[in-house]
Amino acid sequence: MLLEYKNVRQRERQSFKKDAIIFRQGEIAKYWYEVVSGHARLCHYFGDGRRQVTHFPAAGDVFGFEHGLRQFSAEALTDLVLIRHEPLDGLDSTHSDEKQAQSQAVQRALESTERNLRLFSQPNACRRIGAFLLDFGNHSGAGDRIALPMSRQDLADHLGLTMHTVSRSISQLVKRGMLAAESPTHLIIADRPAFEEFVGVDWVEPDSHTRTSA
Amino acid sequence: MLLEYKNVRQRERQSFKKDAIIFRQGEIAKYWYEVVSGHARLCHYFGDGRRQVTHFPAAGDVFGFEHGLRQFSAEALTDLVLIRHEPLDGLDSTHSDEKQAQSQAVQRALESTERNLRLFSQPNACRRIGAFLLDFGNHSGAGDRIALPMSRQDLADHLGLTMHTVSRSISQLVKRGMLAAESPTHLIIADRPAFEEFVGVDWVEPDSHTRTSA
DNA sequence: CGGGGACTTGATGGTTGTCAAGAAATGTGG
DNA sequence: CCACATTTCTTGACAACCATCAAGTCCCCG
Repeated sequence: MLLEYKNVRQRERQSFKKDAIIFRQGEIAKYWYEVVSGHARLCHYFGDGRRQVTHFPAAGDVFGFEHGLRQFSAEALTDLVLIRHEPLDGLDSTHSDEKQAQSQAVQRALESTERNLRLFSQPNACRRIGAFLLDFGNHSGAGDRIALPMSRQDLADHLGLTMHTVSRSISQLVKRGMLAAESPTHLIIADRPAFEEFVGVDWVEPDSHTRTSA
Repeated sequence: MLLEYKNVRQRERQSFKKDAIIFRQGEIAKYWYEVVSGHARLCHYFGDGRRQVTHFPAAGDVFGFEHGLRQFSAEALTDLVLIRHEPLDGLDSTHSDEKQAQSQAVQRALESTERNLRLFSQPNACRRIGAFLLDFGNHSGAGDRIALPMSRQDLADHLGLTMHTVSRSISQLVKRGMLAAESPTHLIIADRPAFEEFVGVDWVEPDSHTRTSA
């Protein structure tokens, strides 16, 4: 059937090994991506060697909507499975359901980026890292256990800090009893109320429309 | 004609006086907006009184795409004219051109937010403010003259700094000869090459697809 | 067991926030 | 149009925070 053939052409499943490059900053943008499993890392590289990690997309997240040239590189933080989507830009009315899906995907990406921005209103490193960890933990949905697939340097480049400050801040959160460190890559929220109080719960109502609370 | 009637219903021009509220954080989101003239200010308010200014939309910019509750307030920074759009979410194929326009608008909003995020990779206050001023100046297209409709506090809440640091940093940029201060609200780029060098030109290729360079 | 990378921690200096005061700009009423 | 009040902006002094430099520890992997 013709429709199915077209669908196959438009959505392709792809696998990447840890540290593989999905696309590079500066390339011509051809597709957008949806994470099936694993974690990716989106980085903007500056001329002077600095790097801004803009996002750590996880299962369900989408990225790569720019027109023209890629503004950032996408890299596999862990082994990774993606669905690659062809953008649907035309005015014709074919695949209107796919277009609908794409439009909603861009919107989700926008909301996610805006949440990211809010991290930077945290007045100091501890709160900023705390806010990130809380959000990341909630997003990965493993209760009070937070598995960090990224390095301290990745965190630093995401939060506008140094590796050292990230490390020190996590240590301090542990010392203050809000977190417990199972290993460098596995943290546990030891006192959730205090932790949430510390970073300042401020959501108007977090994603009430996307969350299908059982 | 029915179609025209519907179009009238879907796009409405609205005017706001300086400091008027367009919508408030926490309200149910009904429309998205496009700036015709003037400047708006988008702020997320935190429970503890902090405020994050996420964007200063100018003519041509779009905002307010969230589903569910407003995650931020929109305020008129100056006298302001907007076009209010009704979101088109359905799967039916009516108004497919409008849907197309909306989809592209969300995408522009996303790219703009991502550019914003990159300001925070600037390692110090001077560069961060410099990068903002350069971008804001380019965007308003008045050559080397930068008119700032927002207060120092607005800038501070946008850049994650204090009013004092913003003021000091601008003074320093003036002292170093990159900027000249005509008045607190009107700056002039006195040495553009040095200024661009200072903030670090890093774009892969800034908006080549949206810019119709004469 | 030994090597290398990632992470943590200490010491120090630079940058920014805080507190405070003064200067400039804006608005108001006479 | 000027005098005055109010707000905004600027600047100084000091303390807190973070980046830098450096060393040491842990962990992974050969």
